[in-house]
This record gives sequence, C-alpha cells and structure tokens, in this order.
Amino acid sequence: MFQIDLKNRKSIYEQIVDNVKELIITGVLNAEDKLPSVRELSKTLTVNPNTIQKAYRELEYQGYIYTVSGLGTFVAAHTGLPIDDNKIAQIKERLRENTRELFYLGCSLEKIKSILDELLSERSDWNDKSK
Amino acid sequence: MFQIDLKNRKSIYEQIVDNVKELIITGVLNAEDKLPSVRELSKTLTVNPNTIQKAYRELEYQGYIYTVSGLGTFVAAHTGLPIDDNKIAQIKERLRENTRELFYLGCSLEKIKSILDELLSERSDWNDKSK
DNA sequence: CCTAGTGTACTATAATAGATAGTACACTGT
DNA sequence: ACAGTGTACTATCTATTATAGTACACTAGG
Repeated sequence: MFQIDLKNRKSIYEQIVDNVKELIITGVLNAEDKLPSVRELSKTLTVNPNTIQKAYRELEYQGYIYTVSGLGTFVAAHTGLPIDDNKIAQIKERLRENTRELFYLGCSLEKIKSILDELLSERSDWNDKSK
Repeated sequence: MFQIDLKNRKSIYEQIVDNVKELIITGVLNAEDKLPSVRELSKTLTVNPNTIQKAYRELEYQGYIYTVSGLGTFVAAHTGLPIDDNKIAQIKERLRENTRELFYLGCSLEKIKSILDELLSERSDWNDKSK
C-alpha cells in the first residue's frame, strides 16, 4: 500500500493521512472500497494501532472515509456533496504561493505557463480515460 | 510586519519562517534589506529570542537570508544563482497535488483552467509593474 | 449462542519537539 | 568604552507524538 518514512519530519499519522488521501484522490482507491482494518494496517506498517486510529479519525473528519462499527472503514463517496468553496479557496491560495515561489526562483513566465498547462492536460487525460 | 497566531497548529518558528519567506517572495522585502534583530523581533512578537533565532537559522539554511555577525540579518540576493531544478520539481509536485485535489472536489476542467489562468496573469501583472 | 473480526474508548508511560528563561561570549560600528 | 548585533549553551516546562495494554460494543458467520 505505502511505506512510512521514519526520517520524515512529518509525524507517522500525518503520513498515513496524506498517503491514504493521495490514494483516494488519484483513484487507486474508489468509493466503497474497504480500507485495511486498524489492527491489520498496524501490523503491515509496524506502528501502533492507536496511531492508525488517529489517522482514520482525521480522514473521517475531513470526509474522505467513513466507518461502520463492527464492519470496517470504507472510502466515502463524495459525489452529490455541495462544492466546498471554502476548501477550494484554500487550495487556490496554496497554488498562488507555489506559483509565486516558482517566479522567485527564476522561472520565466513561459516556463510557469508550460508547467501549469502540463498539469491541466494531466487532468484532461484522466477525464478522458474515466469516460 | 506580521502577527503570530497561537491557535494555529503550525509552530511559532514555522509561522515566522513562512511569513518572512512570503514577504521576500512578494517583494515587500528586497535584497539587502535588513531584518529586525533577533531581540527586537522577539519583543514585537512577544516570543522568545531563541525561537526567532531558530526561524532565522532555517531561513538562512533555505537561502532566503544571510547574517553577518555583529551587524545583523539581511535578505539574500538570489539572482545569478543556478536555477534549482530539484526545488522546482518539488514545487511542481505540490502544484500537481493541489490540482488533483481541486478535481476531486468537483471542480470542472474549465474552473481549474480559469484558476490557473488567473494565477498566471497575476504573475504577468507583477512582471509589468516591476519594469 | 459462540466466536472472530471490527471500531472505539480509556489509562499509563516514554520519547520527542517546541517554547521559554537566563547567561555568556565574540563581533561590529560609533 | 559602549551599545547593538549574532551565537552558543544549559536548564526547565509543556504539548505532541507514539507506544503498550486493556476493555467493551458491534457485526457477520457458523
């Protein structure tokens, strides 16, 4: 599934949150897919069950997964949810920061434009494939 | 200059690093500008001098500022430095993550495109002004 | 009903990071 | 000499992180 990097400055549960979120966003995990149980994932990653639980709780709070007591943890469906303008604004701000930094590092406008175009075409490709 | 948000989950020294970096990237602080001294900034922000020192050390490590013992801390000039392709690749990856997330949150391709175009035009405007 | 597997809650402990407090020293320019 | 600068160091406190262990309620399948 993924690995934990102990040298990473990010804490273990944060790495789990980010990795699972990544798998969901990229479509490796789809809605209603079952995630490994707390105990199982704690064995494969050799971390404490409580740490997994903390990560799953955070993911549930952010709306990426849901749990059914006694059954397990599953990827949440997000279709039909009202578009979260607040969250989108936050991401936009992060994008702005990153483009600013590219500019500061000496990237020309053309270079930045080509990078953004490439990212957009990646989304287009994905859109075509899923049809 | 800026404020520290104690409620923020980010640590104080990280907030200082991010804020100063922001001021440099956006051009509020220019090369060779003098930053507040460790003791001065610790007073205005009412945080410990050691915390300021930690932030400045990190900023120096990242190449944004430099210090002259006995004189003070200054914004580093970055022109003439070889373009750091590694750093650019990292930022590109962050941009990719963010666009993926926008897509996952239900943004249409047109919406994403308009956001990226807007960010690019902000860079163009800035470029024009500085001429 | 029993059992295995699931999420959940709780206490306790240890380790680490973050922040503060205080002191001291070397350097710079006036 | 002096004031202002960065720097280094120890010590202490707190919050976060991670681990360990236990316990309980729920679900599905014999």
